[in-house]
Amino acid sequence: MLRFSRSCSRMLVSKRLTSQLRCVSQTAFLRKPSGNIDGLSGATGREDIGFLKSSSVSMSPHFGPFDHSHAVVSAAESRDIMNLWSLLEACLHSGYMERAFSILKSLYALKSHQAYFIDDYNKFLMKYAETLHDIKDLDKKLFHDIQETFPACEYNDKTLAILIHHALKLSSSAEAKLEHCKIYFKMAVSGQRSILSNVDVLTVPNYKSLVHDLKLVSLNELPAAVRPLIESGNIVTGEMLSSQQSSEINAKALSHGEVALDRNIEPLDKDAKELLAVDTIGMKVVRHTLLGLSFTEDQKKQITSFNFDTSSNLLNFDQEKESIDFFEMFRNLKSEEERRSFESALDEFNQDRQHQLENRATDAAKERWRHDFEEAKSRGDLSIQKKLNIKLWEWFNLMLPLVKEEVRRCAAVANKTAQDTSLSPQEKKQNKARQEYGPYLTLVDPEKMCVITILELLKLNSTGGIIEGMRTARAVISVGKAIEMEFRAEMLLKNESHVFKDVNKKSHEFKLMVQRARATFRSIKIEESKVLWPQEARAKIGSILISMLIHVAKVKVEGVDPVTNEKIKGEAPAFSHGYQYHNGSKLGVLKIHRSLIHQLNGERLVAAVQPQLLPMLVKPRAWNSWNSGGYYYTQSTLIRSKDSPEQVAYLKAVSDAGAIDNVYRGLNVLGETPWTVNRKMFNVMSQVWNSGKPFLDIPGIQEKLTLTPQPPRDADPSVHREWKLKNKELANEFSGNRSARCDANYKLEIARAFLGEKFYFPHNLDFRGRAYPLSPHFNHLGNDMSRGLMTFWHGKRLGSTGLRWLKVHLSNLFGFDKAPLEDRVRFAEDHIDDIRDSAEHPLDGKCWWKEADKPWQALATCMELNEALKMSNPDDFVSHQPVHQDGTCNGLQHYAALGGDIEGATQVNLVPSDRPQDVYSHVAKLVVARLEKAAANGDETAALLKDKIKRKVVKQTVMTNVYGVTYIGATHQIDKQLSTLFNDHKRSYELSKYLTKHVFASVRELFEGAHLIQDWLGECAKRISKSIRLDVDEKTLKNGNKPDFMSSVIWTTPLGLPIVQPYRENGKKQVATNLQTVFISDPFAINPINARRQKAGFPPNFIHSLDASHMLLSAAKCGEKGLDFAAVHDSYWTHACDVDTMNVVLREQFIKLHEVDLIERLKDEFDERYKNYLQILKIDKKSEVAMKVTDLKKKLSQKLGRPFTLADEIYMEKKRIQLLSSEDASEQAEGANMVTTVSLVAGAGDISNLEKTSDASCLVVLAPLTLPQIPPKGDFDVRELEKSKYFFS
Amino acid sequence: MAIRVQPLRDLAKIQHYYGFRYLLNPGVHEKIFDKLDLPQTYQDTSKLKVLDLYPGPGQHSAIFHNRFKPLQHVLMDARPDFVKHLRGLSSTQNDSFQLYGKDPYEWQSYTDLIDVEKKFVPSKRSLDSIHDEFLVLANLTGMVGEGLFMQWLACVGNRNWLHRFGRVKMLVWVLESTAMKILARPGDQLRSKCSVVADTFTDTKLVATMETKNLHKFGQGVIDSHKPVLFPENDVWMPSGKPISLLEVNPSKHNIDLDNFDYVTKHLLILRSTPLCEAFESLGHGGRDYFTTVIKDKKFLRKCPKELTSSEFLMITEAFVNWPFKPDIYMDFIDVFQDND
DNA sequence: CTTGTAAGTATTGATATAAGTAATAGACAATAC
DNA sequence: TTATTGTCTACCGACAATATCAATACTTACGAC
Repeated sequence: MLRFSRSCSRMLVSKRLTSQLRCVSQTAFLRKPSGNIDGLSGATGREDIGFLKSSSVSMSPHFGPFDHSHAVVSAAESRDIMNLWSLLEACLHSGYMERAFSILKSLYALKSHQAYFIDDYNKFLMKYAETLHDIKDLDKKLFHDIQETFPACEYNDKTLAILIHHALKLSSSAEAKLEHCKIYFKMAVSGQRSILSNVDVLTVPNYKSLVHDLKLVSLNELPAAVRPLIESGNIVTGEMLSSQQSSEINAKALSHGEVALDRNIEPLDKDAKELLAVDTIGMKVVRHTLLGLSFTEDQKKQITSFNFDTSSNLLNFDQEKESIDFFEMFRNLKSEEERRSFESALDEFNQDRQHQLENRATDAAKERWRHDFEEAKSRGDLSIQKKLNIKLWEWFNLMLPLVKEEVRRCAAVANKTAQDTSLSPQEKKQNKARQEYGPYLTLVDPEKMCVITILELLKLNSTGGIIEGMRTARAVISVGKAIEMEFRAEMLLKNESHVFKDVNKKSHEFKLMVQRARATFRSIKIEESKVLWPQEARAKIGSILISMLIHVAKVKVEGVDPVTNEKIKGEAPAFSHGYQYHNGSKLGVLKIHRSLIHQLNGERLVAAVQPQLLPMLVKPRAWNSWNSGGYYYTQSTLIRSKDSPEQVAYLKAVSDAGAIDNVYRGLNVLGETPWTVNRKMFNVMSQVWNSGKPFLDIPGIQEKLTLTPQPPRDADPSVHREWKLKNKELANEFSGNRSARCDANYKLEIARAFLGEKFYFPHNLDFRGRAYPLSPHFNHLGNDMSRGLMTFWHGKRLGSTGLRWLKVHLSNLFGFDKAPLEDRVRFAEDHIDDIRDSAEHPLDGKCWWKEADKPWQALATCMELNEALKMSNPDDFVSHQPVHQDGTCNGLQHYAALGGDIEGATQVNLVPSDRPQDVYSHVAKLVVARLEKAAANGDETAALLKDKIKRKVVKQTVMTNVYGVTYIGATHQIDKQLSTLFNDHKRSYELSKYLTKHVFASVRELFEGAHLIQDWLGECAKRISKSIRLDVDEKTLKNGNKPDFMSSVIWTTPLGLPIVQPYRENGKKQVATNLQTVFISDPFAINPINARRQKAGFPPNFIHSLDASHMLLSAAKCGEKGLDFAAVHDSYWTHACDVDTMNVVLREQFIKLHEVDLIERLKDEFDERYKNYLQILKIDKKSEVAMKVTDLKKKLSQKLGRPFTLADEIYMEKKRIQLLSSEDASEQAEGANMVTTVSLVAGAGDISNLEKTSDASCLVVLAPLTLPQIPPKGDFDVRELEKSKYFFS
Repeated sequence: MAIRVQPLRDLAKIQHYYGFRYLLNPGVHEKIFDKLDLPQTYQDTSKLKVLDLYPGPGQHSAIFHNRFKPLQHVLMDARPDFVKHLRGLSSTQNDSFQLYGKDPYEWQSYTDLIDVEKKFVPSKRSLDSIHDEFLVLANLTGMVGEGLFMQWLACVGNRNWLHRFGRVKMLVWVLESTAMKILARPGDQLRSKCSVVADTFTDTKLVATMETKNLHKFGQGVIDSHKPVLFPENDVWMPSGKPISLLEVNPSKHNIDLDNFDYVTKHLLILRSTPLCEAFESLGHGGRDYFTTVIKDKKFLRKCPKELTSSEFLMITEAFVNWPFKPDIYMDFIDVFQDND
C-alpha cells in the first residue's frame, strides 16, 4: 500500500511545464502519483467460512499491530496521530486554519503516517477552500503546499474532487469551469470515475452541472446512488420519473389507495396513562420525537390512503395527545400484498423519524423546558415535574452566557487575539489550558452543550455507589462523550445538507431516491471518520461545562438552625463537588442536593437515555466494515474494543481484506428482525408499576433512606462497627432498589415510546464475538421484564407444531424444562384453566403465572396461548411470540464436542436420547455417590451432607466451572447455598470447603476430556503470555533481565474474527481537569500484559468465541431460510412454527463448526503466529546444552566487558532472525552461521526432559516457544448430534 | 519474684515474628523507663494494673514488670509462637504476671477479659487527670498496626474501649512512619488527619526511636523537644524491616463530638494545600458561602488546611455543626458494588 | 554564530489517604536478601 | 541469585482514586565570546 515517492526528473519536468502553463492551473502539473499496490490477495479456494482467509491476513508477514505498514505503529506514535487527527478535525471545524495547518505539519512529520497524510490534507483543503473567492488561489495554495511544504505527499482523486467542486462553485463563466474541470479530470489518479465517487465532496448540483451543462461526464460514470438524481432533469422539476425504480414506487403508492380496512383502528393514546412516579423529561423528549414529527404532505397522503384518520392528529409539540398504533394497523391488514405495501410505506416514513430521533433529541429537551416555563408563567399550575423543568430552563439560561463567554475566550486564544502581556499569571495559565481544550469546546452549539450537560448530570444521579450524586470522573467523561457524539451527528448532518442543499425534493418518489443517495453518502462518511477524541479532551471539556453548571445551578433549600431551632430558607448550589474515601482512596464526587433529589421523585431521572442509542425505527445500516453499521448518524464499531488498539488493528486488517463477511451476515440478520411492544403486557406492567408496590422483581417505591439511630458514643467499638455495617447494608438495599426501579422505569418508558412501532435492534460484538444489541436498557437481552415486553413484529401462523412449541415454551418458562417434550406439552395442557385465568385476569385472578421461573414471559405466553386456543382452529392463530430454544450448558456442549467425551456429551444432550439430560442433577448425583462412599468409610462430614445435595447447590459451581472458577470461589458459591441450611457461619463454610472438593472432582470425572482441553488452553495461554516477542521496540528490553511480556493470546474464530485478549496491566494516569484530576487509562498505551488474566480468561473466551460463531452461523442460515431470528448467546429465538426448522439449523451448524478439529487448528494457528517467539525455561545446569549456553554467555560477557543480560540475548537472537529472513543470500548465510543462546537451545531438539522446576541446579535459558501436546480426544463423533432433539430445547 | 529477662540471641530463636519488630536490648529499655518517669503518674505502682498488648517476646514486659512490680500485668497475645514462649515466661512466675491468649485485635477479647471473665478489671477514674492505676503497653509494629492505632485514637475521642475507664496512658510501639504521621505539626509535609486527631484528643510524645537517617523527617522540633531515646537497628529484632518508635499517649480532657470533627478534618485535609475559602466548598453544598460568612478573619481564610492547628479545626467544626444546611455526615460513604446471583 | 549556564517550566513518579481483618488455601508474581 | 511476602481468587456485557510535592526532563533567556 505504499506509494512510490516521486522521481527527481519528473519533478523537473513538471516544474518546467508549470512555468508555461501556470496561467490556467498551477496544480495541473503536479506529479501524478504512481499506482498503488493493492491489498493482500485472497486466500486459497477450498470452502472457508472465514477462518482461513482471516487468519492468513492477520498472520501475513506484512501485518502486525506493532508494524509500520499499518496505521497503528508504535504506541507513542499512534497516539500522536490520533490526538493530532482529532485536534485537526476540531480546528478545521472551528475555523482555526492557522493552527490546523501547523497540525498538518506535525502529522506530515510522522513517518509512519505518510501514506495516509493526503487524507488529512484533503480535509484541510476542503475547509480552506471555503474561505476563498477565486479558484486560482486554491490552485496556488495546493501547488505550494504539495511542492514545498509537503514534498513527499501526493494528491489523490479526492483532492481533485475538491478542486472540481470549487471550480464549479467559484468560476464565473461556463468556459472557466470547463477549462478547470477538464484539467482536473486529466490529473485523475485512478480515473474519472474515482474522482466522481467522492459523493461527500461533490454535491448533487455539481454532478448535474458536470453531466448536463459541461457535458464532461456521462451519466453512467456517476456513482449509482447519485445517478437517479441527475437523470432526466429530476432536479428541475422533481416530478418526472424515469427509472424503473420510481415507477415501481409509483405503483405501490397507487396501490395504497386500494387498501381498505374492514375495521376502524382506534388511534391510541400513548399519554393517556401517565406512568406514576415516572419522571419523563427524557422519554417525553423521545416521544415527541417519535410522535411530534409532522408528516410531509406526501406522507400524509400516504397514510390517509390507508383510511386512517390522521388528518386531525398531525402531531406536534403542544398537541401530544394521540398517535397511531402501526402494529395494530399492520396486524389487521388482510392480504400479504397489503401488508407489504403498508410496511414499505411505514419504512419510508420511519426513515425520517429515525433521522429526527438520532438528531433532534437535545433540542427537544430544551424546548420542553421552555414550554413548561412559559406555560407556568401564563398559567401557574405547577406539577412537580413541571417545576423541575422550569428549574432546568432557568439553569439553562444562566449557564448559556457563561458557556458562550468561554467559547469566545477559547476562540480568542486560538486566534491569538488575546494579548498575553497584560494578563496575570493565572490567566495565562487558563489561556494555556484553553489552547488545549478550546478547539473541542467550540464545535457544538453552546445551547446544546448546556442541555447535554444538564441532562447527563441528572441521568447520572445515584450511580457509582454514591447515594445522592455520582463520581466526578464518570460525569466529566460522560459529558465529554455526549458532546462528542452530538458533534459527530451534527457534522454528518451538516455535510449531508451541504451535499444535498440545492436538491428540490418536492415529490415523494424523488425523495426516496434522495434518501437512498444519502444513505450511501453517510456510509462513506461514517467509515471515514476514524477519529475519536482523546479521553483527556473529553474529560477536560466535560469538567469545564460541569463547573459552569455547578456555578449557576441553585436550588431552594430549607433547614433548621441548630442554634435557634428556627426554620430557615435559603438557596444552595444544586451540585457540589467534593470527595469521599473508599478504602483509604479518595474518590471525586459530584453530589446532588437533596431537595433536587426529592424533585426527581426519588427516581433516577429518565432524562437522557442516549437518544442516539434507542431501538431503531428502520433496519439498521448493514455491517460492511469494522466501523460501519448500525445507527445512521452514530458511529459504532463492530466490536466493543476495550481500549485496546491491538484489537482494532487486527479487526481492521481482516475487515479491509473482506475476510469476515460471514460475521456481518449473521449480525445483519439479528439486526433485521423487527420487533414491537407487547401492548397487553405493557398495560399489565404499567398497572403494577403505578401501584408503586413491590411486585415480582420490581421493588416498591422507597421515598428516602433512613439510617438506624446511632449508638451512644461510649458504646463499645464493636457496636459502632455493627452500626456502620448496618447502615451500609441499608444504603445498599436502598440504592439497589432504586436502581432496579429506575431500570424498570427506563424499560417501561422506552417501551411506551415505542408502543405500536416497528423497531429493530442494531447489534454489536464483544471482543470474543458474542453479539449484543447496541441500545441499552430495553432490549431482548434484558431481564424477564424486558423480554416479556417485546414480541416479534411479524406474525406467523402457528400450525400444529407451532402450537405444540408454544406449549413447550410455556412449560420451559415455568422451569419445567428437564422433561421430555411430550411431558412439557402436557404440563401446559394440564394448566389450560390456569392459562386462561392468567391471560384474562393477570392481576385479579389466581396469578398462576407468577409462579413461573420467568413470570413475565410466562404471562405473555399465556396470553398468546389463550388467544390461540380461543380460536376454532388454534393452528390458524397468527403468533408473534418468540419461542426460545436454549442450549443445555452451552459451554459444556462445546467442550464436550472438542474433547470428545462420550459421557459428557450425553449429559449435555449432544447424543440422541428420549429424554433430556440435566447436567446439574447428574453432577449432584455423582457428588452424593461420593459422599455416600465417604460416609460409609466413617466420614462424618460426608454423612451430614449426603442428603443435603440438591441440584441447586451444585448448579452455579458446575456452570462457573467452565469459566475457570477457583477452589476458593466455588467454596463461596456453595457456602451461599449451604449457609441457608446451617446457622453457624463457620461450620457452613467448613462444610462448603469439603463439599467443593467433591463437586470439583465429580465435574472433572464427568468431563475428563473437556478438562484436559481446558488445561491445555490454559497452559497455552500461560506460555504465550510469558513469551518474548522479537519484533517490539528495543526499549522495552532495556531493563536487563526482566523484559516485559508483551504478547497477548490471539486467535481466529471459525468465522474469521480475530480475537485479541485485551488483558494488560492497568495503564491509568492522572489527568488534570477543571474540577479535579481524574484517573483515566490511555487507550493508546501498550502496557505489559497481565498473564494471570490472559491465562484465566482464555479457556472461557475461546469457548465463547465458538458459541458466538455458532450463533452467527445459525443466524445467517435462519435468515436465509426466512425465519425471524434473535439470540441471547446460547438461547435462540424464533416463531413457534419455525422452531423445528431452527433446531435443524442449529444442529447442522454445530456439526459444521465442530467437524474440523478446532483444537488442532488452534494449535497450528498458534504455532504459526508465535513462531520465533521465545520462552524462558529452566533446564538442568549440567546438561550438555546448558553447558554450551553457559560457555557462550561467558565468552560474550568477556567481549562486552559486562554481564551478558537477557536483553542482550534477545537482541542477538533478533539479529539472527533478521538475517535469516533477509532476501540477501549472504546475509542469510551469515544468519545461519550465527550462534546464539537460542540457536543452541533450539539445536538441542527436545529439551522438555531437561526442564527443572525450582531446583537450585538449573539454568535459565531462552528457547523457542513451544506449546504442549494436544490432549487425546475422546471417541464422541459430533455427527451423532444430528438426531439429538434435546440439543437445544 | 522477677521475671527472667532473656537476651536478644535467645529471643531470636522464636520462629515467627509475624511481621512485628521489637526492641530487645534491656539497657535501652531501662533508659526509656528512666526517661518516662512513670512514678510521677503512678505514685503507687503496687496498685497499677497493666494491659500489655502484643507483648511478643516479652522482654519489654519483663523489664517493666521487674522494675515497677505492678498489681496485675496481663499480657494479651494470641500468636502461637509468642504464646508458647510467653506461657513459659509467665507460668513459673508470680501470679500477677499473666498471659491472656486472645487476639488483641478483636474488641471482643477486651469485653471478655474485663466484663465477662472479669479477669482484669480496672478502676474508673475521673477525667481530671491521667488514670493512675491503669496503663496500656502495646506493640503495633505489624502490618495493620497503624490502622489499629488510629482506631484506638478514635476510642480515646469517643471514650470507649479501654478509655471508658478514664484517661489511660498508653505506651505504644509503632512504625517510625506512623510516629511521624502522628507527630506532624501544622504546616508539616506529613500533616494529616491522624495528627490532628492525636493533637486534639491526646498529648503524645516520642519516647524513643530507632536511629535512622530519616530523623529529620519528624515534624518541626519534635526531636528537639521530645528528646527521644535513640537506639541502633541492631537492638531490634527482626533484623530487617521498617524502623520503629515508641510513643507515649496521654489522653487529654475534652468533650468533642468526634463524628462532626472527623467529617470536617477528613474533607478539609483532602485539599491540604488549598486556601480554606476554596476548600470549604468541598464540605457540602454552599460551604464556601456559609463559612466565609461565619468566619470573618480574611487572613485565616487564606490559610490552608495543612497549616491549621487542632483548635482551629475545632472552631471550624463548631461552625459546621451550626450550619443549617449542613450535609448528612453519615451518608459520607460509598455504596460498594453489590453482586447479584 | 555558537554555545554555556541559569533559571524557569512541564512532566513524571512517589507517597499518603482511611481505619476492622468475616473466611478460607494455593498458585503465582513481586520484592527483598 | 534464592526465600519470603504479598496478591488474588469466574467469563462477558461494565462504567474509572486523587492531591501534593519532589525530582527529573526540557525549554528559554540571556550573556559572553
